[in-house]
Amino acid sequence: MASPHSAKPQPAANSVLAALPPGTYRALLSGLEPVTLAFGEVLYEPGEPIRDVYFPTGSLVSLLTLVEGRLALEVGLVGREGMVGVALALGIGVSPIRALVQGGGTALRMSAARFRRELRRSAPLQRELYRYTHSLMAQITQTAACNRFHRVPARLARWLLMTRDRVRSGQFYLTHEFLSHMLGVRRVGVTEAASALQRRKLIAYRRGNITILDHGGLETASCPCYAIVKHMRDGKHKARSAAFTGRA
Amino acid sequence: MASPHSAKPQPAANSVLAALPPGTYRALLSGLEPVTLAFGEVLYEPGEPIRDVYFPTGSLVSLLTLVEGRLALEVGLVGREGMVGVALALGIGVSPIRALVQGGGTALRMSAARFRRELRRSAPLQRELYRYTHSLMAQITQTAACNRFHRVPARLARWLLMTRDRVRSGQFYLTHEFLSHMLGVRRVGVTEAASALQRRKLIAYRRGNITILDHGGLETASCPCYAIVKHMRDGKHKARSAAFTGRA
DNA sequence: TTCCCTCTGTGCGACAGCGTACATACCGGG
DNA sequence: CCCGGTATGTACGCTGTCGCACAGAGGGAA
Repeated sequence: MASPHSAKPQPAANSVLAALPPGTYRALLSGLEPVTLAFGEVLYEPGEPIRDVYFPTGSLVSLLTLVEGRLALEVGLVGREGMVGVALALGIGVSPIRALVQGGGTALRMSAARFRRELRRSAPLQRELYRYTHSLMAQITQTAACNRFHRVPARLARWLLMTRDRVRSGQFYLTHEFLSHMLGVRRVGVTEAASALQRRKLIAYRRGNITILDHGGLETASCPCYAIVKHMRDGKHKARSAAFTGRA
Repeated sequence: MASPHSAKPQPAANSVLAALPPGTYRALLSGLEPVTLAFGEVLYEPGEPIRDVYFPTGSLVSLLTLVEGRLALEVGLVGREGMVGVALALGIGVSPIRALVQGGGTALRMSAARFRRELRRSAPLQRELYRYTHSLMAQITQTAACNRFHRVPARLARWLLMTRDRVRSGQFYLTHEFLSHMLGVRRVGVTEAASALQRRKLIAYRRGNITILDHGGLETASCPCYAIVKHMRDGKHKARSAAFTGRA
């Protein structure tokens, strides 16, 4: 379970919060509790009420959809650039997905009740969250196509790069078994793809500890989805200012 | 292009609009222009600005994501239960997807500028749209998993049922070629799956005219995703009232 | 009626990923 | 130092889908 953590939150440790006007951010602070999320922890289960929302600062959370009970597939990945619990921002109190802590670390937590209150009050908070919701939708959409059209090795490469971007480190702990649930393939499929990447000196791993050796090479090996999603984030700032020529 | 249409809109022809309080709905009316969408018409192209939003009344619109320029994959299907252009409701002025008219017919159109103004003004409109946005996200998520895990015949059956629900008719025009773009498979793949369904007397088709003969049988042949998404819509009303115990 | 174009059906080799089973390598604890 | 559990590697036959190519079959226009 999430255990309290004593570190003072950096003002800009989470991008959504960092994008808020100072006043808005200060108003939120008293409702934000720094916590440490443990690897493997499940924040939401499909169909269960959302009790808290999380703004990852140094952690990484996978959004998984479950099929026929047992099969899992990742549709989204949330790090310091986003929030876990966007459903609540859309007025839905029940999670449609499983949220699984894929990289343990720090996050800021706010209760659902407090979050709803703050959201009602703050137009800038709404704006940021809706913007992030859109980017998450785009990510899910891209992932849907990716899962349909691209081969396992390319998808694995993409996934490692996405993880790297979010934890800001080229090293993390992930077993093939775990990865197989993310990509929706057999564990053996991951082993084969990962071996290939290792043979090409793009990554190295040993009992779950994966290191990215050649970022550029990995990017070449990955499907274009990686670049597309990354680009979308950049391009979105322009799109946003165009959309908000009038004040919101 | 969308041509003007003279029919007076029925007050409840679109579910999103129908769910609005009467006052809110009346305020919107002057901005809603009845139009007829033609089969094959493209409402949005990825990366292009959203000029108008659409509330289908008697039409059906596919949301497609494009991969590597040519490959297409449907991620969402919008009929009278939704709106085309939710990105705008999230403050994003540029469409991330292609919106293609898959079933010609009536819709209500509103300019992007007017829509933004109305949205800013009306909390009930916001609430309804965010609710729909969430349901669309859930649909996309489910589709992502479906495309990963389920076989073509089951996905075809699901797709036909979803179309049926939205046009409220067991007959529509769709060639195998068209369907192949929706499902992200070869045209031949659709032919094979459709032949099988026809042999089992679940559907009948002839040069693009598809008729659903045995709805129940088709539901059995389809993957569980159909029932899940349909159920979600029903279940969501409960979720919503739970989420809004305090006023929004 | 004839022609052409679109829509549908069939055949075939290739291959990615599946399910399963089993073998090896590493690591921490007793 | 050995033991057991976890992580990774390898093998093999099967099936769904792919890409391609070509063969009917219906229907509208001249």
